[in-house]
Amino acid sequence: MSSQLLPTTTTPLSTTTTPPPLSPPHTLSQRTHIPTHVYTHPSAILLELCTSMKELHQFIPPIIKHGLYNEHLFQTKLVSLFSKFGSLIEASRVFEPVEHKIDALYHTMLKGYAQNSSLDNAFSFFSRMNYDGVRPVVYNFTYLLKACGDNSDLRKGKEVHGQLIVNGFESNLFAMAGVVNLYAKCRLVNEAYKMFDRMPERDLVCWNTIIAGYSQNGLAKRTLELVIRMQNEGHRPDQVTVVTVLPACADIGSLKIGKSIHGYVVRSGFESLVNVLTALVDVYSKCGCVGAARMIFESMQYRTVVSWNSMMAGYTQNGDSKEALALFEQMLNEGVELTNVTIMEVLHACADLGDIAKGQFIHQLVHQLNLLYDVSVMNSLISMYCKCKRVDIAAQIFANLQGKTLVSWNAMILGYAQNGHVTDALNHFCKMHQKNIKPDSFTMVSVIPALAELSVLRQAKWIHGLVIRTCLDKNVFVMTALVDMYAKCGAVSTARKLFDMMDVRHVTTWNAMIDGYGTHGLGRAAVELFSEMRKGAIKPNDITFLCIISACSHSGLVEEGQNCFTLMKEHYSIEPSMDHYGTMVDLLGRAGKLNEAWDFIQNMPIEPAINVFGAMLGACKIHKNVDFGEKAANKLFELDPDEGGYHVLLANIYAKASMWDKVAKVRVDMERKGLQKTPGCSLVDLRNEVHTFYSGSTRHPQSEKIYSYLETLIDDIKAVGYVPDSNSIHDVDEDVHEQLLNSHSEKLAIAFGLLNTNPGTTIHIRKNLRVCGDCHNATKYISLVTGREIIVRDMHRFHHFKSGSCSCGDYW
DNA sequence: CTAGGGTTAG
Repeated sequence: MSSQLLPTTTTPLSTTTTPPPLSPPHTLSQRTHIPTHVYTHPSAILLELCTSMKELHQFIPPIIKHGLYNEHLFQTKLVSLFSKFGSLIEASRVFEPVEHKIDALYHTMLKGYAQNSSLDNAFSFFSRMNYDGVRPVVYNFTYLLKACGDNSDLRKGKEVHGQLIVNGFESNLFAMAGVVNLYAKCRLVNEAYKMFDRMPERDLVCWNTIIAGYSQNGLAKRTLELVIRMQNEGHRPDQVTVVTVLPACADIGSLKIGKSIHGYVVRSGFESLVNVLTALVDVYSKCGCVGAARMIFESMQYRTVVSWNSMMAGYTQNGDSKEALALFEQMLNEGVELTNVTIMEVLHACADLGDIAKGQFIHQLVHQLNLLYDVSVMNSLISMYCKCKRVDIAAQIFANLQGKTLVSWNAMILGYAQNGHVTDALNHFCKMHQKNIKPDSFTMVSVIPALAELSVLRQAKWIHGLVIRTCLDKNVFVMTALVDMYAKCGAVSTARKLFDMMDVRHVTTWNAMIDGYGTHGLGRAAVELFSEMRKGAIKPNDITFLCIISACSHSGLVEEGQNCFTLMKEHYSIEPSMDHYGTMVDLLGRAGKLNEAWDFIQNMPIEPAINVFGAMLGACKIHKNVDFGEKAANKLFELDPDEGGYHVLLANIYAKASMWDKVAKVRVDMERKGLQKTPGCSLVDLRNEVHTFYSGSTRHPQSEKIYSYLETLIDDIKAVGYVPDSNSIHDVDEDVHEQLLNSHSEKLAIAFGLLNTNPGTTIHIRKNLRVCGDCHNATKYISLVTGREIIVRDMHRFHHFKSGSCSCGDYW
């Protein structure tokens, strides 16, 4: 087949594709180095044009035929080409048999090892060179340094650094630029700077190297400072500088700097360079201007896969994952060669949209593209499955994953935590701990909310200790999570202490603290903190208003709550969301202003949703209002026919009004629809163990003891005035074996807690539903007769029972 | 052989 004039293979001899404008014509400068006597030989020209392994193999027979195979320059060229195409085996097959190896042959072979093999191979070849008496030249060191940098191998890198000093290259510009780069790539940017600083002369490339070091290590401000210094010292930033600085600018999200660099790009005539434009797409996206990013993207004459990836990332980062997927489709249609980053981006978009079907399609693509061993891609798959609520599949991938990284563990922990598998999240965290993998801020921010959910103060303190030991106690995200956790564990004053200690606070930090006060019924404190916040630099957001209005609601501060609602709309121009409306109805309704609440609903500018009527129904239960209760309930049955809870609420309202026929009707209705009430359950933490109690259950080992103690306890509180609430219907769907009031889960949990702790100890209870009226009343008396403080966290808020009264002021 | 710097990501 070699007699063909034109090969039928897909890799033609001539390169007909137009190279992208950025790629400089390297080949030209390479040719100038070829000695003329070789260059004039036809085989040499062919070798120069060789673009693939296949072509190379075709050219070898004529070279051998012409007896050129034994010429040093041909041997060297062959070694170079075999290395370039990735076959070190063939390169060394040429190299080894050569009897009198010239230095250049060694140098070329070393370059091959450094660029296409393991570091170990490169180093052992370098030792052999020494052994064979070949004097090293500067670029031996630069190649080795580059390889060490790429592998972040500081130990070997330092060795090379030492050797180049021994060989007298320590003031060589190229060698030292390589050293600077090495330290920067090994994340020792300060060390890199020291080397840079010591250099007697520094050219543009050296500046670019150190600037890249800062940029790639996330030190955006330093990066920008250095660019200014470099200009002051008379260096004009080139396209490499621009492409290096733009990510730093993206990191700090500075549109202003981004735009000024864009201006520089235009003035300098860089505006047709793919890399520069791609970096601009990234900057504009990260500064929230996807539109501008897209315009640049559209204007690009050539795009690399990185351009596409950046544009996709731009959309996902700006919350438009649909558009990201559309771009991906376009990539497939246009036959763009996908990379691992493409896949990661697309998975991110699928995760955002909860589109598991698309996600699974991408999973197949991962197989086809042979990316199963790319840990980053696999991490993205784990995250995607978790976001699509398939933690089981994610766990499977995690279990089979080779070379798990911290990110893999984090993705899994977050996945468990966000899907309500709190215990799994914690177990996973402990496993990671046992394997001596050091957690980072992401790990903590995933685990801490899981502990907040568990609401066990002992574990809260444990993780707090761990945060300190891992030096993460200056991280805003972690600290904010801790503030929230302490509040959710009932330790609101500890939360405040941490809050006060923080140097930097985000809006979420303030929100967590305000919400903490709110759920503890400390509305006044919430209002005070909110006004303090308004004096500072951090602007309240929509969530802040949700927290503050709800705090007012829990404390009966109707007027304050209404003022906040007005303030939000008028002063902060925040459009109220459905949640805000719901909270407002709660505020009015809880306070007994049922007519106002109903009017408020009627005047809403948007169609009220479930949460709004839910708040109304809850208020009707508190204030025993059948009329509004029925109205709200009917709306709810329309909007959410499958939720049993609303039926129960309505039944309770009827029961309070002794409308037993209606109660029965609701019960029949529920049975017909097959609806069930969530079983009540309370948790107590005792000596490293969490004890769970279900209403009426006798499964606990201490069950007998608990029930008999509860009996005497009930007698004791009756003696001081407790009257059981015979009207309080707790479970409508219960059959004839109606449980007694005093077998409610919270009473069991309290009795257990009292029995197993020393006098004076505060008891923490966590309940999945709201506390029922009778239990609330009984707990007040229990706190009185036992002299204990009892803190109950229910679905919505905290109740601190002490000396016969509750922090909620019977208002919940 | 003829050296050193650059864009996307969980």
